[in-house]
Amino acid sequence: MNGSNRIEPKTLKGFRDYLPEAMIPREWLIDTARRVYRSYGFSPIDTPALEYLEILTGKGSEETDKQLYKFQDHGGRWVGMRFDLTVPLARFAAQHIAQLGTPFKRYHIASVWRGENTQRGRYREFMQCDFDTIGTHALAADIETTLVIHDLFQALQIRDFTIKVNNRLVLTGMLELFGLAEKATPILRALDKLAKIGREKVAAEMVAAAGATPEQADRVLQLSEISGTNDQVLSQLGQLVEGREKAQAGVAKLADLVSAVLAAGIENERVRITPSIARGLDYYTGTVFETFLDKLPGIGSVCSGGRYDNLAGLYTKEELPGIGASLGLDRLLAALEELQLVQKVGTPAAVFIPFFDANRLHDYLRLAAQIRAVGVGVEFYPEPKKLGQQLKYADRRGFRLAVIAGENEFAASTCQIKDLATAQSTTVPLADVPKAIVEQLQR
RNA sequence: GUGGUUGUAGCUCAGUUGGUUAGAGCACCAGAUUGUGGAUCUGGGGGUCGCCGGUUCAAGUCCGGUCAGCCACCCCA
Repeated sequence: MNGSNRIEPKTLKGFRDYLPEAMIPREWLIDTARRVYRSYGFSPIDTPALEYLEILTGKGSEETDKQLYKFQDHGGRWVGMRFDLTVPLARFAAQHIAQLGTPFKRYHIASVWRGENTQRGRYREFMQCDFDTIGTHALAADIETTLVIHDLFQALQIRDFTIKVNNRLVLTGMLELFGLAEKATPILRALDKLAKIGREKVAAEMVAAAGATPEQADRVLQLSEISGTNDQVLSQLGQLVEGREKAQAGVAKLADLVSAVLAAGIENERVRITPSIARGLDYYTGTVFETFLDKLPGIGSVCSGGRYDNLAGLYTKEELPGIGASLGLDRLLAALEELQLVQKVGTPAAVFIPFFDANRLHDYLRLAAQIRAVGVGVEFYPEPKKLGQQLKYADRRGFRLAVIAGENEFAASTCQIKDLATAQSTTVPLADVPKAIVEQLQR
C-alpha cells in the first residue's frame, strides 16, 4: 500500500523467544537436572526432532494424532515432529539396545512439539527433561528414580516438596475385583483428576465416560481416599487387598520402596504413598510418581513418571521394561518465579570492566583474561564511553562487581574493585585482582 | 479443536455519544555532571491505534474476518 514491504517480526502461536532474563534461569534448571542425572550414572542421548510418521503414530491414541505436527518432506516421506521423549526412546532402544546392553540408563533433555491449543504455561514447543532406566524389573531402579527426583529438587534449593507415589498394581488389581478390569484406562484417567475436580465429578465421569455403575465408582473412590502416614496407608491398603495377589504385590512394593528410600537418608514423609495417584497414561504398570510443591499445589505435578513393562513392543520383540520420570521444565520455572526463587539478571558474567582509558585496550583485555582464567565470567565494555554510562549499563544488567582502572590506577599498578550492590570499592594491586575477586564473590 | 474474553509507544495503561496534528507513567538516548551506577531536573527519539476489509463526509472508537494473548473444556508437561 504505502510501499513498505517490511516483514512483521512475530513468533508462531505457542512458540516463544527467550530473552536473557528468561533464558538464564532456564539454563540453570537444565544444568542442575543434567548434573543430578549424571551423578547417578545416567548418560546423555539425543534423537532427531523428526521421525518417520509411522514411528510416532504407532501406538497413536487419537488424541496424540491430533496434536502431532506432521508433513511430507521434500522426498515425499511422511514425517512428524516428536511430541514426547518416550516414543523416541522406545525406537532408540529397539534399534540400539543390543550394542548398549542392559540395564541402560539415559537422560534426554530436549524440545518437543504438540499442536494443541495454548494456555498459560502450555505451549506448542516446550522442553522435557527425562531420565529412564530400561531393561530391568528390579525395584532398586524404582527406588533410585525416587532418589533422583529427591536430589533434583534438593539441588534446585526447593525445600517444600512431596513425592507422591503409588503402584498401578494396587489400582488394577482392585479394579479387577470390582469388575472394572476392562474399563481401567478411562477409570484411571478420571481418577487422575481427583485433586483437581473433586470426588463428585470424578464419580460422574467414571459413570459417564467409563461406563461404571455408581457403586463401582464409589468403591474406586473409597480406595483412592485412603490417607494418613505411610504406615497407616500401608496397613489400610493391606487389609483391603487381602487375598488379591496382584494388588498385594503392589502394596509390598510400595512398602519396600518407602523403607529403602528412608534408609537412603530421605526425610520421613517426603515420599508419601497416595492411592489416588493414577497417571492418565495407560502404559504405566507399576510404580507411579507425581511431585508437588507444598506451597503451590495448584500448579500440579512438576515431575512425574512411572514404571512400564514393555517400552518398545511396537518396534521389537525384545521386552524392555523400565522406569523413568520427566521434569516439567516450564511448569517448574513458572512455579519458581512465583515463589521468587529465581533472581532476574541480564548477564551470566559476574564481573564488568568498563572501557575507561581509551589508550589502555590491551591492558583491559589482559586483565579480563586473567580473571577468566580463575573461572569467573567477565564482560568488557566495547566503547570508551563516559564511566557513568558504563556503570549504569553494568547496574542494569545485574553484574556483581566492576573492576575499574583508569590512568591513575594504571600508573600505580592498581585498580578498584567495586561491589555494585553496596557501592563500596576497594583498591587492590593489579596482580592480586583475580584472587581478590574470587574472595569477594564467595562472600 | 470448541466456547468466552482482550489487543493503543519497548512495558503498564488513558483516550468522553465516531469529529482536527493520539496522550501519560516507566524504560531508552542526550545534557546538567570531560574519573564512578541505581535519585532529581531539562530536552529528545519512538505509534500506519495487531492485521485486512466494510459502514460513514469522518473510524483508535461501529461491523465482519483474520492473527495473537489470556480463561474454561479436552488433554497433558
